[in-house]
Amino acid sequence: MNVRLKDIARQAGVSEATVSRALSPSRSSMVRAETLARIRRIADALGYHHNPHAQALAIGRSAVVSLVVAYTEDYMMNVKALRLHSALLDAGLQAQIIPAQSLQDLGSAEKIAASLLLSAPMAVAIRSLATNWHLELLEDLCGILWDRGVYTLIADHHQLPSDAVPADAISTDRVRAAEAAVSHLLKLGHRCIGLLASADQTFGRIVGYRRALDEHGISERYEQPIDQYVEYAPERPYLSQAVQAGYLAAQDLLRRCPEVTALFCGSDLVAIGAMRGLANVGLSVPADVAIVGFNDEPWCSHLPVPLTTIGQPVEQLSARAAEMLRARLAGDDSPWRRELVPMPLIVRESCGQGLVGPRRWPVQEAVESS
Amino acid sequence: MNVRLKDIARQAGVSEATVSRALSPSRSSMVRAETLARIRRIADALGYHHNPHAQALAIGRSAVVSLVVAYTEDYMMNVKALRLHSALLDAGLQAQIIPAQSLQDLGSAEKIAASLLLSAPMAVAIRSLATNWHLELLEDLCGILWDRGVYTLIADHHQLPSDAVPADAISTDRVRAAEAAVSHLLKLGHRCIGLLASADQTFGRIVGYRRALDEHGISERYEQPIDQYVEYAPERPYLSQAVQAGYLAAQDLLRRCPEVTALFCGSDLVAIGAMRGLANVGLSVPADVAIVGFNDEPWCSHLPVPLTTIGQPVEQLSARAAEMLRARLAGDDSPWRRELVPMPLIVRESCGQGLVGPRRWPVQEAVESS
DNA sequence: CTGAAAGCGCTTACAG
DNA sequence: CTGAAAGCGCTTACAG
Repeated sequence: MNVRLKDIARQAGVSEATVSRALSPSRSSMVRAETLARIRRIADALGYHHNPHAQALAIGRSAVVSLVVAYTEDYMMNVKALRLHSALLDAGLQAQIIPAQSLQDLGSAEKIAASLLLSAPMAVAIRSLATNWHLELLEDLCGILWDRGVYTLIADHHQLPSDAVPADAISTDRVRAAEAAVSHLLKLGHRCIGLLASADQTFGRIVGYRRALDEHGISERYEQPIDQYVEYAPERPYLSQAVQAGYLAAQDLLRRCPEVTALFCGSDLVAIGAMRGLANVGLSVPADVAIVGFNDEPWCSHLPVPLTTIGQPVEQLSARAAEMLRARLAGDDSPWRRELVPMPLIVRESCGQGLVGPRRWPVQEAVESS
Repeated sequence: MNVRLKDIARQAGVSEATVSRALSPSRSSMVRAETLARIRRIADALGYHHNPHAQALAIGRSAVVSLVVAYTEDYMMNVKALRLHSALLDAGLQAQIIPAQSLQDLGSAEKIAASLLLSAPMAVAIRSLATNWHLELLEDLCGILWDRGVYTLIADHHQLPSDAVPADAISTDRVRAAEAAVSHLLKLGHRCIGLLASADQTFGRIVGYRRALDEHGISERYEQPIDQYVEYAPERPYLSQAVQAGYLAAQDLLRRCPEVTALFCGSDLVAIGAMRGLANVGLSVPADVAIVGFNDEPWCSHLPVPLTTIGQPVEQLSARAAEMLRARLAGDDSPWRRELVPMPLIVRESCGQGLVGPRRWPVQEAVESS
């Protein structure tokens, strides 16, 4: 059997209560220095470990933060989840990961909460759930958890929850980022700017895109939803789907609207697909068409034409999220926070030096290819 | 406060013990049907949930399986981890993920065990830890956990533990796979076969490579360790590193040994890098050089020259691992298992129809490029 | 600064 | 089939 407080108490000739105090970081100051040292020495010698269940039962909560993450096979999603986990560790919190997938099928917020509470977390951090987790479900979940005494943080969801929801929330500023991307193209002289975005990117990409056009007094829009080209079947990786979607969507759009001279793509994968698609109809980047991506995946700067894109401030978001969590657990009871982290526009070469005139080459017939 | 057994007992007019039995899947048969129904109805009405800490304290262990996974940003690693998690759920087990990274820094097996036991898992499944977790560390860990009453399963580690280690283990048969890949090339007539592998792939790739050559009575070897080109700095993704490594290694090897007509690559990423590298010195695939990859990543079949490679039997391995775990928890006390899952050779076009003669083109000077 | 005692919510022989 | 009671290992007012 494992060593218990009682065993240490007996050897040290003190009560269990004293040992409990001595071995608790926050209450060890109540114990006389000499006694403290003796107890610690004996605990070490015996190889003592707290029994987390007994501790949690007595205190009323466990010491662990559950990190609910949407683990798709998508590169960016994975990186973000890993970074947030690291940040929690850095903040001195013990964290375990619950893949959202395992909760998704449960359906109701009530059932999801029940499942989460099975591991009796001290707090729950939710990292950008799959897009089919609607905001209302998430909001309900926060309410239920809060009622059961568990604090929730929503990190990097595509929408911030309403102010009334009892949870902190932090996300990247997708709208501003999209606005900056399109503004960048407008400043380079482009007037007919295509948008290749999927439905789950609606909130950020499309709103920002429209906002930038509105600001510049441009009304015509060239939006190409790529959903029709994408199947998010779980056994197929997001990667190849997105590339293929961009490949087809870019060609469709340029064929339909040959006046388009620039593309803002919902992701870098879509962007490289679009580049291939453009090449397939005889258009080159950036001479004929300028391209902006989204995410700044690591290979973006290594492309034949390095990609101008929007960066993901993963470190900042993770660090801030962890700090909010830590503060709440330490007793911070200020009003619920709603924070947005700016996303940088990273200018490389895929937008060239600016639009210098009408496109030199007409859109060719697509070559047979995949 | 939450609903407790006591609350239900009072409303139902029975003792806590009866409620406890009624609400336990395995002991509910001890309760009279009528009483059972009444208790269940009341529990539902009150929204009762077991307190996992109290339960775990009373029973002596919790109901959750900790899944320790090496979460690198590598695609294959991520996929494998996700699949194993799903398989555990499918086997009716509640599983939480502990990123190995959070344990890695602890150093000693004793400390890692202590940290793992903090969440007092019912069992621990370890999925191919990072390569710097030496087998001995892993073996020690299993021993400590076992002594503390926790069963361990080692899934997909590159080496199986020794028979004495108190744990089950299942891995893919990397050695056989490498042997099959090289045999395939030998059968196609190749005699000078290069190997591009990194140190952490040593166990499988190199052993299998040598074994195939030995079987065919060929002694000369062309091994190119790619480690020198790869830096596994945690903030850089494995992806771009591996491609670049293959790019450089292939050129180096062909320059040094121009008689080489085939390459067996440690991963598909290395393989596509190698393809680019070969193109850079004027060699084409498969006409001049045949290539075999490893992993069968989803884009392999979409390359200009679809890649012949080794497939990862992720589903089989995950399902079998989950089944072993489930059986052990159900009381299976047969001898510790050591299982290997075969990996399929997937023949596409990167090895052509066979070697038809000496290479048509000499190796050119490398073009300036990256 | 320390101890005796009650309590956290559940399970499980034991006795009926 | 059911209940009274002890116990899992820890914490925390309360009293000294």
